[in-house]
Amino acid sequence: MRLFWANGYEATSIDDIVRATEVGRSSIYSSFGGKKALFLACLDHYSATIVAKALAAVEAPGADLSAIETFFTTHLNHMKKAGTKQRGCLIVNTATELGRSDADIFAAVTAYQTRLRTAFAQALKNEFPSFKGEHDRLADHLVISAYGLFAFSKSCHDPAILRQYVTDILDHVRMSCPSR
Amino acid sequence: MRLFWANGYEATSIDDIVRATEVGRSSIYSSFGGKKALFLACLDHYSATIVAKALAAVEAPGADLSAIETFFTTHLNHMKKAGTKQRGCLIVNTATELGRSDADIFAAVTAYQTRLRTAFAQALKNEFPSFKGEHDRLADHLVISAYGLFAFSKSCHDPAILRQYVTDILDHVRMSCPSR
DNA sequence: CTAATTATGGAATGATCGTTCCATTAGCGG
DNA sequence: CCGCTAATGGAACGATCATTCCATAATTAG
Repeated sequence: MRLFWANGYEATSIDDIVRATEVGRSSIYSSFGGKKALFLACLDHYSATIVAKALAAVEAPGADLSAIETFFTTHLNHMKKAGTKQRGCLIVNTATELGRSDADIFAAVTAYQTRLRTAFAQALKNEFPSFKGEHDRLADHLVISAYGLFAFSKSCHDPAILRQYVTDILDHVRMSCPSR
Repeated sequence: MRLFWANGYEATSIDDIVRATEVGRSSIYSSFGGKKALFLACLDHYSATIVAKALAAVEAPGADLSAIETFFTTHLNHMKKAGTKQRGCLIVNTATELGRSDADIFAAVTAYQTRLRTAFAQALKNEFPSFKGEHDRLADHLVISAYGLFAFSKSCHDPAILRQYVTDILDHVRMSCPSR
């Protein structure tokens, strides 16, 4: 998964994976069937581990705006730890690299988008119960902002700029709330 | 250029280009030297044509916030015309696909980032002369937002969501201005 | 018109791609 | 200990990758 995450789908070969994992080609093909199936399994595993951890607070019952902040700052911390070798987000990388060129992969990307938007929208409903009808719009805004943060961080890992951007996003959400 | 734009660097082969352009392999190699050099030439050409056109209003003397709005809506119109075959932005695609893996390509991506930020910052200075010291911060915000819009549009081309996002961004900029 | 130079089409090259195949090994119930 | 099934390492496959080479065509100079 790390190889796909760091280098993308096309640039990662089965040989690379064999060399990196100490597991034979035969085992990979008998277990997964092929490169695309292996990649889809990596997307699933990424969603079940990395995304699940980053979204844990947002998907918890009663999550509020601070949970959304945690989602963004979680990735800021990952980026700070990664230094100059930024991987961004596997699914955002996949979305930009492959787009709609493969139906199965596109479905996985769409599922991620939906998961993000749904979680954000629920947290916004908890935080701003009276802000009727605008939760979905703001959730979409947050999803696209997350895409921007992940895409941008692959070519610029200045922590100050990224942190400022997260602060701005959250300010924007609070400003969009009618209670202030 | 269109092939790199639509399919990315790794997924585009010289044979693809030969087939699509009706020009021989020999001519490509004698004119450019190799795939990477050709790709760098495409990035330059993209910057000189597509980016120049999209940024024309922003880079014009006396550009204001409406010029920035034109930049975003220009790409919204391109996306609407492209239908289901979204290419996004060649340079944002390159940034997410290749990151820092190649120094020359990374330099071209960085140059694009700087061009965007500089143009945005100047337009913000024209629009909000009294908004001292915050132009650069807001310009960075706009750059990352543009990345988000381009990256997201490769997997979702719902015009309503994208247009709403652009509206939100511009509202956020106006809200960040101290004069209101 | 001819000779020298340049541009180009297309075959050939070695490397690497994803995938398959098979001989061998390991695990295990009897 | 034996026979069977499942797992695996590694060679081999055709396809395709970027690149090079060369013979020919086009262009230009004298």
